[in-house]
Amino acid sequence: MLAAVFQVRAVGSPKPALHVLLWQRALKPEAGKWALPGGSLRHDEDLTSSVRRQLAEKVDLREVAHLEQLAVFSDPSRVPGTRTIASTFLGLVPSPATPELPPDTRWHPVDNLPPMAFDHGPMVEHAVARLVAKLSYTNIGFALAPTEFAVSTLRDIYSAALGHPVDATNLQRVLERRNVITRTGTTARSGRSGGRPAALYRFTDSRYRVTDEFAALRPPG
Amino acid sequence: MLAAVFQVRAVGSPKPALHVLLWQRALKPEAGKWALPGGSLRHDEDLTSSVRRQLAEKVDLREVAHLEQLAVFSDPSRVPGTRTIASTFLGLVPSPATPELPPDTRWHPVDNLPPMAFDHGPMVEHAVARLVAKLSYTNIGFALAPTEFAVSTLRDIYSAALGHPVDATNLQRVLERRNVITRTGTTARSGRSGGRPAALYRFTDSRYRVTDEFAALRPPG
DNA sequence: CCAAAAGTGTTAGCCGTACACCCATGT
DNA sequence: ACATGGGTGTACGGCTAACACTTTTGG
Repeated sequence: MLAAVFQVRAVGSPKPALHVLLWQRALKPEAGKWALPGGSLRHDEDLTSSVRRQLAEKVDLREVAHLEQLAVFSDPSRVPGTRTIASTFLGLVPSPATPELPPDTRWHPVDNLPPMAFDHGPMVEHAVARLVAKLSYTNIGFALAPTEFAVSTLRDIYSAALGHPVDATNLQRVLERRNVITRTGTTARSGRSGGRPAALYRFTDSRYRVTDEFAALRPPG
Repeated sequence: MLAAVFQVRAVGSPKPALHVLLWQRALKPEAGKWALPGGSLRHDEDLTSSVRRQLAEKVDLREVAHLEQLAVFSDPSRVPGTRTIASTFLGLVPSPATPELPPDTRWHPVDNLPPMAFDHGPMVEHAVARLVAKLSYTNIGFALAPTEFAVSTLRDIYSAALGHPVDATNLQRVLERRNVITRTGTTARSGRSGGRPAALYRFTDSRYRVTDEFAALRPPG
């Protein structure tokens, strides 16, 4: 049971970036290396409940806005000692939140990961790939964004998560047409350096939803 | 460890349809109901090897052209008795193959499933959904089609798997532009009732490949 | 008045569907 | 010849990226 929990951090700073939550191992094997948070499954819980419970020790549970299954890693020699199977999860934390962290735990930018324990490096890559894909055809962005936001803020978040520049103009139109985001009617205040005040939006649903099911080969009609 | 193995059967008959491989339980609990093939993991194998081994008892291994992980089902009460976690897989068998089956095992059309044991019904639905999605943006069709085929044959296969009519003209163009299929240069013989002989194609790769990664929000350039 | 930030309008290209039309073969 | 199935060409609409232009604020 391992979770790759992501957050876009430093929104507003010159370069907001996608970060993943890691803790540093104190004991052998792989002492000093960084690992994904997780733990063992109990007899009376399913996988998702178990991950939620494990994560409660690292971040405030209410901050984890989305959690979904990824792949199972089952190579018999993936960790030394007793045979262990790891079921991995993708977790997302909205941007402005700053949960308290235990001393051995830190956010790390995904494009500059520290030495990783066992097979946790590939696990993070796999999770990022899934996140990038789902940003395109689902409303999963709600779990990375504040409840209310300007389009330019959302652009920063998408841009950091996707790893490439995003045009705010087009992002707004795409997400509005798909009914993923909705205007609240209110506007934000201008910054110190002036500029037109931004209209505020929120995600229409705060539940996971597939928005653009058919990329190709869609049914006739 | 459970596998949902699919094949498009009765190609050439009026209505080719997507079928899934099931076996009928002889013992309690759920005696008489139909279940997905599978078994338990050994200490020295990973999940994929284990599924391959289990399937070897049901179908000729060489016939399974594609195998991939799906979700894990972990509800503590999903089966009575000892707590069991099921990791599910998607398997595909090419169309013309007719593997020998044990007496308790049969192909069932997915749109008319028999009474299913435990939570195996939702598992099949989940697997079908994944198959449908991947037919659009990957070359996964290679695992359902013969090595050489006419476009109209491929249309029948896609149509059965997707569950809706597919235009042969457009299927050809889409898959050719993405370089998923290639002309062999040879042609099939005409049927008894005449008609122009069909050009034969094959899949360019017989390994799984993502062909249309970005449905939307693609990087600039 | 000017700079900065947000929002709008317009264009252009790609992609996939729909459909009409042409081609090759058997009876 | 004609029916049958295969293949090509074209038009249309939807979608998104790119970018110039207008609007609204603070200094």
